Amino acid sequence: MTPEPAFGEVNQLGGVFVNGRPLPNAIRLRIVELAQLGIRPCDISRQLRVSHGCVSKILARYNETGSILPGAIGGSKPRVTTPTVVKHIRTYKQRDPGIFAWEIRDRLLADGVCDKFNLPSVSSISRILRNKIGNLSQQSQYESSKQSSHPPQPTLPYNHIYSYPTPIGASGTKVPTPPGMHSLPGHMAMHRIWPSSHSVTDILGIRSITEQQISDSSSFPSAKLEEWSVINRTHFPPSASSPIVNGVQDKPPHSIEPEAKYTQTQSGLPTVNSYVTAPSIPAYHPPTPVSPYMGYSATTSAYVTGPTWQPHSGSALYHHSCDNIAAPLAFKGMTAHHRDAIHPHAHPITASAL
DNA sequence: TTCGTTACGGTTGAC
DNA sequence: ACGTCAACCGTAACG
Repeated sequence: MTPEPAFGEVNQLGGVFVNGRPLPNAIRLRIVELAQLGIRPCDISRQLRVSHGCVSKILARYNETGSILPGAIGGSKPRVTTPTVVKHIRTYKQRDPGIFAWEIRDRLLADGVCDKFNLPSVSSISRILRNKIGNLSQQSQYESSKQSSHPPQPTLPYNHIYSYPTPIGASGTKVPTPPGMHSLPGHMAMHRIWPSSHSVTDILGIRSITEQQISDSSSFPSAKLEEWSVINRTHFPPSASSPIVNGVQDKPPHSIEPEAKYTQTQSGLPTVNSYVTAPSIPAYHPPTPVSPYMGYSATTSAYVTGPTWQPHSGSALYHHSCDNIAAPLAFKGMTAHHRDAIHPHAHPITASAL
């Protein structure tokens, strides 16, 4: 039972990381912030003790997608049981409750819903009937209750990643933000959207506006890093008129290229290319015999990582650092332009949290 | 020196 | 319940 890596590993720069897991959003955000301020990636790398490759990657992604969030880890694309297929199967079943799986299979083919390459096997269809459709009478009940929970989201997103237990109650109500916590900028929204995702709300990034949680850095190396992020739709009301996250949101990087260039890309990080030296950057503290618990020294970042991981270090300092991490406070000192660039759609409430 | 790229070892979660 | 697979991760090293 101590599945979680107690501390993570220490990289060459003395920074702590957990192999295979994303950096905390706080650090990701900080990387973008510093870049926005014109600090060179190499300096950011040293200051935050994150490998330059990682800094490069995060900045590149930010430039490309407008999101600082990591991609969705795990899961797999639906191979044959796409939403469309499921929908058709459901229809067939509704029309003829006694229909056999093999008959459904034939119909899928006959109706052109599937071709011979993506035609689900009989067993797959059976599984769909069992798991996704089940008792049709219960289905409708399920549907209605589900819709009441997530009105704007008719379907559960495929691979609803990063949706570990969140403060969003089943009713969609937002759990009160813990004291001292701020919402995360909209661009931190994350969710997996396969190219095949058909949900408009997914596309708009409405679903997963996330928010830095207290647990964010405190539980860094915990088994569930994603828990850092929680949805906070209150601050980003789903609305077609409020393009939450640049209208981009986390498409898998690969799917991005050929697509429209997101406007955010243009304004997103214009200053990154105009590097300046960063005299204001606090001297780099050598990794020294730092235990994996080095912390990003307070000066610029005020981040305390690692060891702060000690469960519930719960000190005032800790929480304070969380504040800085999570959010708008991080924009302190930034010009409106900077702020907009990093968080183009900051909601007034978020801003007022300052 | 800086930074883009990639192999690597790792985690995750749908199937 | 478990294994497979394919997605992602950050680091380290190369150029």
